[in-house]
Amino acid sequence: MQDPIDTRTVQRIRRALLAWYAHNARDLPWRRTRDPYAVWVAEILLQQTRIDQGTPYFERFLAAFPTVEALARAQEDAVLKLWEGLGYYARARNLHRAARLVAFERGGRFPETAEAWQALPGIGRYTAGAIASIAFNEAVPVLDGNVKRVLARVFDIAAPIDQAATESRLWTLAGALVPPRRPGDFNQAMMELGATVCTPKTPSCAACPLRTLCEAAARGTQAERPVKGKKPATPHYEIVVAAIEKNGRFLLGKRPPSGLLGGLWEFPGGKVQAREAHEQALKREIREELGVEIRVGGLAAVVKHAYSHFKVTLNVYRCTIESGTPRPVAHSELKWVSRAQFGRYAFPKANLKFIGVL
DNA sequence: AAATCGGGGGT
DNA sequence: ACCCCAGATTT
Repeated sequence: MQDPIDTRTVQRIRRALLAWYAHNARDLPWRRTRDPYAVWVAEILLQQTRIDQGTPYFERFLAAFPTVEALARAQEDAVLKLWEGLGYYARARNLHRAARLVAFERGGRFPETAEAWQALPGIGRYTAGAIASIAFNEAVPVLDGNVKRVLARVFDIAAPIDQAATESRLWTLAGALVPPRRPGDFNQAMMELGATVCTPKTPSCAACPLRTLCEAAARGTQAERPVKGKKPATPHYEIVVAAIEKNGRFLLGKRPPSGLLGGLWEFPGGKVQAREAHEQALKREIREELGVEIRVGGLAAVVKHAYSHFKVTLNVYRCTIESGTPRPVAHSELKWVSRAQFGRYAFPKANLKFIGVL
């Protein structure tokens, strides 16, 4: 079964952590409110995202869409434009979908329990627990990367934390620790500790409020915790991209509504196959994707970019159409756009890297 | 359980 | 070059 935690240890952890948090909590914008909508936006936007990277997006997002109704009324293109450069764009699409659900089918009433929050798209167990504990004072746990690391060290857990059985055990531990009184502060304190003290490398154990009851620190195993499984090597792809120009406009395609970079606008192109020349690859891709024949001109840019599970090199060529009228085959929509209008479209980061030289 | 889904910063 | 980040969803 689960390790029974002795209630005295639970009390000590709660007290030490809450006292530490009272003096060490960073002043973050979403901590100045308990508006469920603001907390919700922050939690979605911070999934797999560092505070420093997400904070400016939070400010811009709330300025543009101050309420769930405002977000619900927005066009998806406008939402994606605000998410541009942040990655994991399904977060933005799901947030927008969920906002419309709340505004239009729930009469603007937010869920009030973690279980009800988790029924919304894009909200899993972590996010539901975070919103419910912070904005509704429900005594439910959170388990993010920070909390996993803290628990793996405090309880010196040697099992790989990415295994389902270990994760389940960690949820149980986290649940046993959340206090009934200030669950939101406690959950944020756990994450804050992981982010600022109990860091992945060279943790600041000397400054840790849990130092005296940390089993890893006692055994000197903190550098070996948490244990994680190895990740597969990421492949690399050679990509050819067509900057097709006509009368001062470029041909852009809107990517399909789901999947990689779903809903974003891009310059068309595709993978170079084995033993295939760039020019042939580009002509073939554009024939397949747009149904037109092109003339391939000079190389405009070479850009390297890393995604979550593969890497690419983009070779961008200036092109013109030789015959045919472009039709959206691989895209949901095509559009001729002038340089001056590029700013209106949400592009993948890899496209932003070369867009300036066109 | 494994794969998919971005991008940036630290080491 | 590899790891990690206030994870969720699909296969």
